[in-house]
Amino acid sequence: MSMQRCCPPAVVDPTDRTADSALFKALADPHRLTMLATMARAEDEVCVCDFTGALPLEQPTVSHHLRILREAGLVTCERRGTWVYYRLAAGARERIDAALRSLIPEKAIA
Amino acid sequence: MSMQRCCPPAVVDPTDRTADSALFKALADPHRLTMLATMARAEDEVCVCDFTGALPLEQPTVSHHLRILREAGLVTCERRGTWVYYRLAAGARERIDAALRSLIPEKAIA
DNA sequence: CGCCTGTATTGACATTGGCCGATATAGGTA
DNA sequence: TACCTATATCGGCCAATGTCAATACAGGCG
Repeated sequence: MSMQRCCPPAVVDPTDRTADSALFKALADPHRLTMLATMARAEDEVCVCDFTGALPLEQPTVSHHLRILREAGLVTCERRGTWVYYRLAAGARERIDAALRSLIPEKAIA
Repeated sequence: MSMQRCCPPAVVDPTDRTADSALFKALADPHRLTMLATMARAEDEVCVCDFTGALPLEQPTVSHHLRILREAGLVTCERRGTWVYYRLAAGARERIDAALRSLIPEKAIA
């Protein structure tokens, strides 16, 4: 006899997930997560100098990670005098949350 | 006069975020997101052959991505005969959600 | 203006990661 | 046993990423 078919053929989700994967990619580094967690907990904005002081990274590397977070739209920055201050972008959390819900929808109560 | 200090020195969050960044790293690829989304929407498990059939990837590459999801603890697999079936791991969504909440806690109503 | 400090950018390097072809393994059929 | 199919692993290639030293840029101070 022929072998049984493997399965009721499942439909592979056709949604393009490129944008969401880019968002998660920005979160895929421990130092960037530390920066985000710091901003999320700060009363207000966080000065770049705080990161360069506290992280085991050279200043250009800190700047590099901040740029990635900026380009992902997760943080915004403002220069005041010599210093640059970063803060969580409005709706950053919601944006990640939306990507997650779109990926794995919450089920109706099981 | 000396320049004003940049800021009330912010406290950089000391939590180790390595584990969470590894979780997000597993999500940082569009094909892996497609696989997860498919499993999340499938009635039941999904056969590997469905992915190799529908994705623009060779079979070894599909296997590679599934391994990454497996090692991240996001999916589990079971072999039945010739075929291997993957499904979302129990609590996968909750684990991602917990990482997100730990990263950016929901604020009390602003 | 020149000097100093904080941040961003550039360029190089090592590591990681996605991808494939070739091969190995698992399990069914004969 | 031998053979066939589905999946996993191996090895190599190339692109992307994290890191740093060197340099550029911006702004305050004298």
